[in-house]
This record gives sequence, C-alpha cells and structure tokens, in this order.
Amino acid sequence: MTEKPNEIVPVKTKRPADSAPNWQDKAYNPKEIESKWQKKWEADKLYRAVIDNSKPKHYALTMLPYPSGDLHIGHWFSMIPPDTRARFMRMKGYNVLFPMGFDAFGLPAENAAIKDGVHPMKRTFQNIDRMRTQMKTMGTMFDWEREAISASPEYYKWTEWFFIQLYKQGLAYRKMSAVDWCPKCNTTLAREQVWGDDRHCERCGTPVIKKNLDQWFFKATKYADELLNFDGIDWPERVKTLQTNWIDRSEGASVVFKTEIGNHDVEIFTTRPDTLWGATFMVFSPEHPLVSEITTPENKAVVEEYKAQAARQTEIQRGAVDKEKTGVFTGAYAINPVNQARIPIWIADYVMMSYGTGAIMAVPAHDERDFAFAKKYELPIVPVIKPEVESEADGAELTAAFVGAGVMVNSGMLNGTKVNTEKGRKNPSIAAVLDWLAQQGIGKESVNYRYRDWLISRQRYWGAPIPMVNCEIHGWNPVPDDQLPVTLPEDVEWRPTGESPLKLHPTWKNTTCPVCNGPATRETDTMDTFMCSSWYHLRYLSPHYDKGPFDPAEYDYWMPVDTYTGGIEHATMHLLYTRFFHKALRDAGIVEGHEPMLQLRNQGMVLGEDGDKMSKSKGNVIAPDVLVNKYGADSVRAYIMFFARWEMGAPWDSQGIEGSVRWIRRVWTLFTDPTPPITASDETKKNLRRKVHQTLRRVTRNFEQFEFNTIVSSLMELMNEMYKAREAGAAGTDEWKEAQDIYLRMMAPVTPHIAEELWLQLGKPYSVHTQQWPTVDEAAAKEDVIELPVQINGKVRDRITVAAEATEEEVKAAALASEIVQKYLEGKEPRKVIVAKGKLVSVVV
RNA sequence: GCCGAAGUGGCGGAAUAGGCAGACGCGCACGACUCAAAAUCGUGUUCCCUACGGGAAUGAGGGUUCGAUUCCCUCCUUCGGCACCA
Repeated sequence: MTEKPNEIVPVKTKRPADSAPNWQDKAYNPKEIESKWQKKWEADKLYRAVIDNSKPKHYALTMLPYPSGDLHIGHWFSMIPPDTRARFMRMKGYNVLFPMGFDAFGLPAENAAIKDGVHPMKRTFQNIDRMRTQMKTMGTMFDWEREAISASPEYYKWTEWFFIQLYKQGLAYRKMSAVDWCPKCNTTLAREQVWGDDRHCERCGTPVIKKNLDQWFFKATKYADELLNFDGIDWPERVKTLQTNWIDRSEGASVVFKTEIGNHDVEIFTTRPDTLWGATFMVFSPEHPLVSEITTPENKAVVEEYKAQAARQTEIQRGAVDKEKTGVFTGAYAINPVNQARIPIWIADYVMMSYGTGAIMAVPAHDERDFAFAKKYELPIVPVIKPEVESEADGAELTAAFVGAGVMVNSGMLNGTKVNTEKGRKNPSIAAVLDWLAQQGIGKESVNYRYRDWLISRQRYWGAPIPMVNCEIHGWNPVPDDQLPVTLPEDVEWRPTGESPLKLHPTWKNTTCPVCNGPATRETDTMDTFMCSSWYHLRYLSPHYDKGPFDPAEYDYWMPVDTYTGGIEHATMHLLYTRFFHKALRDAGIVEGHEPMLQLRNQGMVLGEDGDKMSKSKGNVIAPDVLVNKYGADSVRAYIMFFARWEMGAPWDSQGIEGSVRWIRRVWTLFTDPTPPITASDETKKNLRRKVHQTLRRVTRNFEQFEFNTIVSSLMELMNEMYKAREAGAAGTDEWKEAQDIYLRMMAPVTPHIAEELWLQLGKPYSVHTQQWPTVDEAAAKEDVIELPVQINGKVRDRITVAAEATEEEVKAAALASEIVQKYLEGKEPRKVIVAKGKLVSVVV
C-alpha cells in the first residue's frame, strides 16, 4: 500500500485568484474527486452499519438486482434516490442499514451455459464482480460487508432450511396437477409468473402450456384472508389494490347436489345462493373427475369427443369472452337439493376446473352466461327474482338474464324476500338463503379465492435444491439439518434440450433415506428464485452467520424493514410471496410481527429516448458507465433525481443532463471563486438567510416524502439566489458562511463527492456525511413583508404590500385603499371582502 | 365488462391544508465575449388580440365556492391489472 488514505488533499483550483470564472480551466474534475473520495470512504468504513443502541435504527432496503452482467440506467433510478434518502436519514440521526446483494440464481445464466458451456456459477460470480465495481462508482452508501448472494452455498443452505421449516408447518405439499409450463424456459411457472391475455411467461414472453406434473407447492392460500389485510403498513394504494384483486375473495355458499345415478356428491360454489331455485341444469368442466363416471353409455362418444376437443384448445382460446358457448349433455341428471328438481348435467368449456369446484349450478334466468347457454341448447329458464320495476315483457319470453334488484319468487318459503344488488350477506336474500341452507344442512356459507397455492418446483439446475428425499418405503422426507446444504454438483452436462442436469447426473440424486438409511433419491427439481428473495432482507442482517439464517441480535435491532423501495412489477409476485413467507415464518416462531416491510414506495420506469421500454433489440439502451465517464457520478446522480417524478418515471432525455452538469459546475465556481469585498446591506444578508432556511424547510420535507426531483430544483434555486447575493457583496459574511455550510449538508446526500470535496476546501471537519442535518430557523425563514394579490370577482387585479404580521383589518384596509380596487368599486361598498391570511385578498363587488 | 393510475407550455415537470398556474431545468430566440466556433455570462420564452392594456387557458362538460390543477358528478384519451371467476 503506497497510498495513505487518511491524508486527504483538496483538489487544487488551477484558476489564478484574480481571473474571471472560466469553465475551460477544468477546475472541477469529477473523475479525480470521485475516485479519491470513494477510496477514502471505503478505507474508513464510513458506510459500515453496526448495531448502536444509542441511536434509533432505520432499515432502508431496495430490491436487489439479478446479476445480468451490466448495470443499467434503471438500476441507477431504483438505487440512487433511495440512497440519497438513506443518507438523509443518517444525517437526521438514524443508524441506517442500507445493504445490497444479488438475486443470483436464475435462468439466464443457465441458458447461457447451454449455449457456450460456461458454468453458471462462474458466469454469475464474474457478473457480480463486474456489477459490484460498477455500483461502487455510483457513490452509494451500501454496506458491502453485508452483501448477500443467493447462489452461494452459505446463503442457499438457509433457503433449503426454510423450505423444511415450511414443510414442518404443513405448508409444503406435493401434488400432481395441470401446471403452467414455459416451453422456452423448460420449466413450470407459478400462476403469478404467467402474464397477459395470451398467458405468456413473465421472463421470456413465450405463451405457456399446461402439463400434468407432480410438483411442490406452498399453501399460500391458507393466508389469503390475512394477506388482504394491510393494517399497520404504509404501502401504496396501487399495490394494495393489485394484491387484493389478485387474491380476489368472493363470498357465497357451497351447496351439495346429488347425482341421480350413483348418488355422488357434487359440490358447487355460488355467489348467488338466492337463485338456487332457478337452477335448471348443471355444468361440469370437461376435466371434472366425475364426468366419465356419470356419462351414460349412449352419450359416451360425444362427451369423449368434446373432452378431447377442449383439451386441444389452449386456455386462451377457451378463455376468450366473446366466444360462443359450446357444450354437450352427459345423459346424467342431478337433484337440486332445495326443491328436489331433476336437472340435466352438461359439460362445457366455459366452466374452468381451476376455479371453484369445477362444477356449477346454472341459473339461466339470472346469469348471462347460463342464459346464453340455455338459449342455445333450449334448456328451461325459470325466473326466481321478480324485478322491482316490472318490465313490459313480464311473463313473456326473456331476452336477457335479470341481475337487478327485486323480490324472490318460485322459491318456496323464501318467496317475497327482498333482493338488492349487494354481494354476500349485505344482500337480504343471500343472508336469508345462507341461514336457511345451514338450517336444512344442504349447504354452508363459503368463501372462494382466485388466489392459488404457490408452485415452487422448477425443472432447472441453477436454483436452490429442494431438500427432500424420496424412499420407496418412507416416502418423502426432508434432508436432516446436519446434511444441509444440499449443494449443486459442479460436474454437470448441458444438453441443448434444456433438460435439468440434476436429473441427468449419474450419482447426485442417489442418497439414503433419513428414516431407514436405505437407498433413496433426491428431489431433482430446484426452487423458484422468488423463494430466495422472500427472505434476503433477513440474510443481510448477518450474511455469514452459520448458526441460523440470521443472527438474532441483529434481527432484534434492525427488523422490520422501515422503508422498502422497488418496481411495481413485483406487486403480485415478490411482494406477495414475501408477505406470505413472513407470515409463515411468524407462525413457525422464527420471526416476529405481522409484516416484514412497514413502508413501501415504488419507482417508475426509465424509458428509452423514443418513449419505448429500453431493450437491446430496440437499441435504445442508455449505459450509465458512458455518462459517468463523461460527466461524473455526481452529475448523473443529480440528473437521476431531477429528470422525472421518481414514482412515475419518464423517457430519458440525453440533452437534459446538461442542466444538472451546469448546476454542479456552477456550485463549484460559487464555492471556489475568490471572495469579492463585502459590501452587502443588512437587507441582502437577511434575505439570503431567509432563502437558505426556506430552502432547507422544503428540501427536508421533500426527502421525507420521496419528492426527489424538487430537491434538486430547490438547490438550483438557492444557488441562483446565492449568486445574486454574491453580486451584492454578501460573500464572506456570517450569513454567507452559514449558507455555504447548510448548502453542502443539503447537497451531500445527492452529490456526495463534490459535497465532501467542497466541505474539505472550506476547512470543515471530515466527513460531511457524518454531519447532522441542519435545523430550520423558523424565525429566519419567515417573510416580514409580503406581497398579496388582490382579486376582484375572482380575478387578480392588483397587488398590495403589507407586513407579514398585519391583521385582517389592516390587510382589508390596505386592499380597499388600492386605486384599482376603488376603480372597480365605482364608489359602492364591496359585497364581501375575504382575507386569506398570508395568501390573498378577494373582493366581491 | 370490472378495478386502479395518469392527462398542466415545444419537452421533463412545479404549485404545504381550496388562494398569484407554469417554480426549476431542457430546448428555442436574441444579446455579450470571440477572427470564428464551442463553452460561459445576460435577457426573453403558455396561447390569442386593434400589445402602454385586455382576454383565454391545467383532457372535455357541469357542480360546490368569494376563489378549483386541487373537492364532487358525467364523459373522453392513455397506461396498468383482472376477466366465461360461477
């Protein structure tokens, strides 16, 4: 080591003392300054976060990236504003934890390996090294000693351990079912990872297909109701709505119908139990398990043909809303338990096996789909709700299903019960039927969700192994704790077919049964990477701890996460998984509290200059490294803060960065140019001080409220005022010195390098980043004379100048004394005069 | 169809709690400096008009109010989510 990190020399201003400002002498050299301070901060462990019970803690977390190999401008947009806020919180006196890591398992590395044979481990860790280096040039306050990498065995040991904990809680189960399969990624996907109308893979965009496979699931639906409760967390409405819609709770009844032949129970779910008497047929999904059993011999052929045809269709084709309904009769009948009516059982592809029980009662009179079906196949339609407002076609042929308010008819003893358009028990008819069903023992109140259990299994190599062992005698059992982690074998073969190398490996899957020690085989599927990211906030607490997933002392101090930031695209994926995971761990006694992240804020997306999403194929990708090279990290940071509303995002504008670059250079000049003689009036000094404290008040509020763009605006505005004050001879005064001091403290979170450099040049103690955030002097920030607009009939016609302390009467008098107001009054008395204190005067004539 | 978000100058955007619409910046125009250009500094920059003055304007229309970008209703556009969901 030739460098002595503690000897820091200010970068010399090369400009002679008497010359005019001139940018060309390059006095501001971001490259030099930034690398100098980055080294110094690292050597001093300035951003190391350790437990300190004398200070309140603040855990600021931002979503960890996948190590794709190159830092994207989007990474800057998601990391820099939270970094500035973490720095602000630190200056406010909090002990701040702001960690970073890598979500390092995943398909791209494995797909690349299939192409070029480079092992995903090698590629991933190379990418991580590269991205970490790039991230360090951003000048963030990440505590790199807490870095966690999900693909390292010391991390995924605990991912496996958590799987076992959930298994022990009865939350992990294995089931054969029709699951979504991405043919390009060669793996199954969770329901959340299938997007859009064409049901494509969230990762690669390929439409998914259905496959029948034996897979591991987490019983997330057990927590469906609790996941709908957002009490005590400050999350955006948008995310709460997305999650609520995704879970989609609906209240109704489950009712058991019996088949005429065989006396099979057929459970159905309905949100309209009050229309039970109008059920004139039943419809089963073609995949319903009872279909083969109940179909009569004479209908066998046509039913089998329909089933085959339905199976050939994709779910998209089946799901098209405007498609004409089709179906076939099974020849079988069911008995409606409320009135013993004998009704035919049909199969039709508009009934989905994946929702409810896969069978419905059809009430054509009061359901549009059933109506369309009944019309087409000439099935009976029996109205059981008489409309409140009698339509002209009363009793005549119906032209549409009636779904409005009315009273129940043709419904036995419940005739006359009022029906409104409310859902669930809020509707008197539904409430009455629910009670009646329970009394009769025919059915019960029931809740149904669209939400599905979380499919965990992935048929890929580059993920955390599912730590389960299958023995012919003892079935599936978890790998004992002392054998964790189950590590991925390194000597694997990549097949172009994408088959999992774990399956193909000659010996890896051979093991012994934890129960009998006999021969057994390992599960060769790995876990969904969302499993890894469901608990990474806990691994940051103690990334190398080996007695558990996290050090309890660290947990007690830092958890829960105070502020979590990231993209909205994870609303129903990561953000829902991680809430489920936390609740499951809470019930296992591993963590405390009901929610892992108290406050959530989402950033928007940086689009390409053409307004499209950035992508390599479109050639509209903005590379941050190029910008850092050209302008320096501080300028890029400032522009990232300034160029768009953070929660909205916007298209990138390459020209716009010039404004931020100019701002930084002008600040540099303002602070480094020689001080002209002091000639300022008391008023100039007072005005400067007022502006400083007003700006401080605003910037403080902006940081608290994630209003990042206006922080830079305010700082630009104050700088412009400082230039004017300097013109007026204020430089060098006490007020000027205070302005400089506060300015650099406010600038420090946004542009940490130049702030530190100028702080040093002013001879202030290292480091600006460990200084306290300044306090607003409210008295100084107060205006003493204010200009008030005077409105006449709602239009601004004049302005008056009054003392800020002026009473309502004084302001009123001043306004009425105005010549312009007098002109409009034409000698008459005003009808009304409203004084909004400190805001304006409104005169009504 | 249902749910949600957003519509403000040429552009990004600002506007505590209903009180001066357009802060700050980009761009553009003009001027200074320069042989010249760049850079820099300064001035101007919502639109319309018979411009010292007046009128209009925050997607459109209505409402509440002395006063609405802000609150309420209806509608339009864009984006996102969900969807034969029983």
